[in-house]
Amino acid sequence: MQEQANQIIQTLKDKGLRVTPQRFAVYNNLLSRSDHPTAEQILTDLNQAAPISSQATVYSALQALRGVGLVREVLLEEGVSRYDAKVVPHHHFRCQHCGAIEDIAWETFRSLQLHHLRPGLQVERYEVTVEGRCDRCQDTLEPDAE
Amino acid sequence: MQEQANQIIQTLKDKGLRVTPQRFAVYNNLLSRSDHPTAEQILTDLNQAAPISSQATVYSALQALRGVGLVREVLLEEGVSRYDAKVVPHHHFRCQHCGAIEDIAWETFRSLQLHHLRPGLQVERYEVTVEGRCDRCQDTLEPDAE
DNA sequence: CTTTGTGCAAACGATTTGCAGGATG
DNA sequence: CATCCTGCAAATCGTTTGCACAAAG
Repeated sequence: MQEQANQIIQTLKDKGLRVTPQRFAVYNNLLSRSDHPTAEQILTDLNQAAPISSQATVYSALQALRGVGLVREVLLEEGVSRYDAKVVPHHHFRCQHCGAIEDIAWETFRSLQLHHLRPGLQVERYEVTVEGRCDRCQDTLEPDAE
Repeated sequence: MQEQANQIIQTLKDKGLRVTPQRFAVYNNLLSRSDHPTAEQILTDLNQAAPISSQATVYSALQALRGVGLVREVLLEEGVSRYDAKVVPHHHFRCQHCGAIEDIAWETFRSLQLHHLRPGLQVERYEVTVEGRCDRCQDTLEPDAE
């Protein structure tokens, strides 16, 4: 509600971003979903009821948000970038059959033996990507989408 | 040498692929390097001395090789697909500064607690992506490329 | 008011596709 | 000699850019 809206506006201001209806809408949309949408999916969603934004603006908003660390890009399949407003470290699961993506809590893979890496590599971040089939696609006989 | 060439030809035949000079060249090129080149890099490399292949053919060869499991696609950055003829499971390190990619041996991260995943997810494969700085870029003051 | 964002359409870069001729098994 | 591949150019698709106008601080 109103409360949450103000919260978002404040966050944007704190990051030094100008608050525009489009930027607000993009960020708000990303915060409200956890399916890691593509730029196009966000655009469609925003303009569902009434035209809110153009695609160029969605892309520019995403870049701005990415620039200040409020949004992350997620690369899990060919050809498209997906976006995520959950910026705390976490892993991803991707269903090879339906393409659905879901988060895996960071604690799930505690204790990665990073010190077994060859010396010389300075680690900044890491992430595990798991692929397989989600519940919904479990008994489907059809082959994987890719 | 000749020995190795025959080996490659045999592998392609075994997988049911027709052996063409272009396909051979693409696969041979991928086998000879470990830097996970893009399609364009492969094309450039092949045609360096004399024209061997066109880009459409490189893409089609990559798809054919991917289809029979001899080559894997690696997604580590926006906008481009990279390819890898090392099909045994392994992880990747990517330097955020120079973009270099190198393999991390599978055994490096033994014991991922996959059973801590939520029930319902059927795991097919997984992979760790590590990002940071490689030795060469260690003392560079310049900011990361991305 | 000065700066930055928006929208449109054109521009781009990576990958795909249609098709005619050529090579493979 | 039937099938599949190659090369070329045109087509696609996601994303970016240039620019005139509008909105934010």
